[in-house]
This record gives sequence, C-alpha cells and structure tokens, in this order.
Amino acid sequence: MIEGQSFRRTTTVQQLADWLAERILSGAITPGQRLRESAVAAELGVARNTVREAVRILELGGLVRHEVNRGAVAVSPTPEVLDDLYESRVILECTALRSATTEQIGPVEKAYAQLLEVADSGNAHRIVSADLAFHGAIIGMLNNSRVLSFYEQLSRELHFYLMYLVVRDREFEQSSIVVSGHRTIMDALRAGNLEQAAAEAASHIEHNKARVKALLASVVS
Amino acid sequence: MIEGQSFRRTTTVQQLADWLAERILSGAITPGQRLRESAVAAELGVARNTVREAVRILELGGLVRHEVNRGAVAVSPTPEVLDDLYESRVILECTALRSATTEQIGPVEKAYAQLLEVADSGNAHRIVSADLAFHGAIIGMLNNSRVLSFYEQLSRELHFYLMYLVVRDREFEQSSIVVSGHRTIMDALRAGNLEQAAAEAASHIEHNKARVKALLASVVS
DNA sequence: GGATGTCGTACTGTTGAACAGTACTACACT
DNA sequence: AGTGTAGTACTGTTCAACAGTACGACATCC
Repeated sequence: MIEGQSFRRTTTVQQLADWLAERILSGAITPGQRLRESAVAAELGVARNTVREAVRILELGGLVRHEVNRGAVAVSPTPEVLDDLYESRVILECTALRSATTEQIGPVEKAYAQLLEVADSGNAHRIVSADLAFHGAIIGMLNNSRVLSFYEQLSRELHFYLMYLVVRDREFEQSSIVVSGHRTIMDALRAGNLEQAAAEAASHIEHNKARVKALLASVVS
Repeated sequence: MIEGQSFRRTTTVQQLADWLAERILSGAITPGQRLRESAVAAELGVARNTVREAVRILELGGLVRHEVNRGAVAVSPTPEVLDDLYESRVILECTALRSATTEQIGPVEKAYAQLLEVADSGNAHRIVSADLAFHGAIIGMLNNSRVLSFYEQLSRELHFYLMYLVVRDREFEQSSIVVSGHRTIMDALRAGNLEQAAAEAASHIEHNKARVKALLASVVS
C-alpha cells in the first residue's frame, strides 16, 4: 500500500480495514454486496492475505458477515442495525449514569468542556469526535474496560452516521442545540439526580436516532 | 490441520483460534507471554498466515494484545478481567430482565427446561453450555443482536472459567444447587416481578464470580 | 414439467517460500 | 557512562499455487 511518509504509523491491514469500513458505512459498497478478496486485493494493490486479515477485523466489528467458503458480505445501515446500535448505547449509558458517584464525574466534566469548546468550530469531524468522547466518558464511569471497548466498537460505526448528521441536518447548524442536548444530562448528573440523568440521556439518544433514521430514509428514497 | 470427519464444520482458522483461546484461558500460555507466529505455526502444522488470522480473532475477542512489529502477547485471567467480565453480564442481564414482557419469556423457559434436563448428566461441558444458554436467552429478550453478540463474546471466555468451576467446585457436585440458583430468577420472571428477577440475577452472578475468583486464587497460590 | 445428476467456473481456504523492515540484544568505541 | 554498530529474531506483506466448496447451467430421468 502506498505510504508517502517514511514513518509507518499504521499497518497496511489497518488502513485497509479503515478504508473498507468507510466504503461500507458510506454506502459505496452496497448492503449485502459480496466482498471478493481478489477483487479488493487487485484494486488496492495489496495481497489477498492482507485483505483477509482486514476482513477479519471488519467481521468482528460487525461490518461484514463471513460465511465459510462464501466469503464476506457487507452489512448495511438498515433501520434494524441502527436500532440495535442506539439501543445498546441507551442500555450502557443509562446504567452508567444510574450508578455514577460524585468522584467519577471528573472525566465527564472534562469531555463536556471540550465539547463546548469545539461546538462553534464548524468542524464536523471535531464536533462528532467530541460528542462521542462525551458519551464515552459517561460509559467510562462504569470503570469496565470490557464494556468500554464494546462502546468504542459501536462508536466507530456511529461516527460515520453522525458525520452525516452534522453535515446535512439543519438542527446541527446551530451549535446551541448540539450543546443543550448534552447540558440537560450534565446538569442532572451534577445535581446528583441520577435517575433523571439517565432519562435525559435516553431521550437524547432516542432523539438522535430518530433524526439519523429520518435522514437515512430520505437518502434512500 | 487434522480433521477426522470428512465433513468440515469449522475452518482451520477457527479451530486454531479456539485452541489458542483454550490455552490462554487455561493458563497453558502464561499471561504476558509472547505468541510467536512461526512457533505456533510449526507446532500445530499450519501456515503462518493462518496463525495470523487466528490471532486477529483473539485480538478482537480481547484475549491477546497486538503491537505493531512486536506481535501478540497473551492477556490473562486477572481478577480485573474477571470483574469486568461478570459486571458486564450483570449490566446486560439486569437490563434485559427489567424490560422483559410476558411474550418474551418463551425462549428463557425453554433454556431453563434444557438446563434442568442436563443438570444431572454429570457432563460438565453440557451443563456449562446449558447454563450459558440460559443466560443468553435472558439477554436475547433485549432483542438486540448487537448486544447478544457481545454477550456471546463474553460467553466464550466464561465457558472456560465455568468448566473449571463445574469440575473442581464442590458446590457444583450437587445438581440441585446449580438449578436452584437459576430457579429463583425464573420464578421471579414468571411472576412478572421484574425488579426482583434482576436482583436475583445480579446476586446469582456475583455469587458465581466470587467462587471463580476464589478458585482462581487458590490455583495461583 | 419438475426433480435429480453432472459439470464448469469462480471463488475461498490454506500453504510455503520469500524479502524488507523493525525491535532488542550484545558488543565495541570514546 | 554514553553512544554507535552489528547481528539476530521476528513481524509485515507479497506471491504463486492447489485443493475444496458454492452456484449456476445444462442434461436426464420419471
């Protein structure tokens, strides 16, 4: 694989996995489409073995399904996938918020501050990252690396959907709205009103889900 | 790789991943030990590329850490890992139980019946599988394939610890105890007493965790 | 005409050998 | 001590090959 810099920060396999992930999530590789190893290898100028390794990464990340002797097929941003994705977040975040203690909210405060800082930048990528980092910090309160890495898996996929949202959704043009959705959570958390914080988070996430789904539907039609 | 039957149900890579997982979880591969590709390939009589693919599966399953140009190192069943593993289960199962509806308990009933059936068999592997399947059925009520596959990931690791438990723990010799722990959950669920079912599940899981940790400690010493 | 064989093609699964690049160790030089 | 400098042991990646499997097309049989 091409590598302009002399320093290799990531491996070919990882680059390839990222590339494929982006193609799948952006729809360039259509849902259900078979992913032929040799084709990908030829197109990208890498070895078939390298493609296989990359596909294994995607598989565990849930982006492709791999059937023996049939290879990998791309899964797609169907409504069900989105539902599962967002519902998983609700489960994790609500549990985290409900069990939060005062000493734990430090990192969440920090992530929130960062989000405020970036909100006006207009840089979609940074906003989305800060958004996800905020929610990641909430999950981090569970203090469970297992769950956290599960969330990060979801997060990677979410990133693409959210980029979409930030770029195309009017609502997101007003940074105040981006912020206010998170402030209600933050306020409740600060006040130690955990049950309410969880409820706010649930509705915040549901709200976002609805918007992503609507956007998705409008694109398909 | 050897394959007695003419039918190939799993691929070499998967067998290899399972084999390595077992070695790691059973302690045959000591924590922090480097996993040299060529050594494994030579020992098992498979190609190095095949080993790499298997290692990628383990990596995403959390059983090894992979550093660029340094290869894979085995992680180990430390108390923290166990804590995370079991706490993840508590989070998921309690949420599932709390949100259960009457129509959903069918599969759980079925899994429970199966567990009763196997309890007296004395076959450790079958008991553990039935046990995990029961808890899997509970998680299944969430109707979230994403979460379910996360649980299955945990499940695979848990399997080894539990095998250990069933074989070496006195408590498990009496099948009545195996069953009763699950019956309390089942009863509460049947009665529609969801909050209690969740509490029972939490204590059941915590109880098991404590036993596994004790066992682990006694082995190390 | 529908069920059942049989081929051929297009892949996947797996191997073995090769080579460049990197981490780590030991040893020499100042 | 502090800094080169090999040397060694792997990893990262590629390539070419072959066996085995899935699937579609076509032929056969009743």
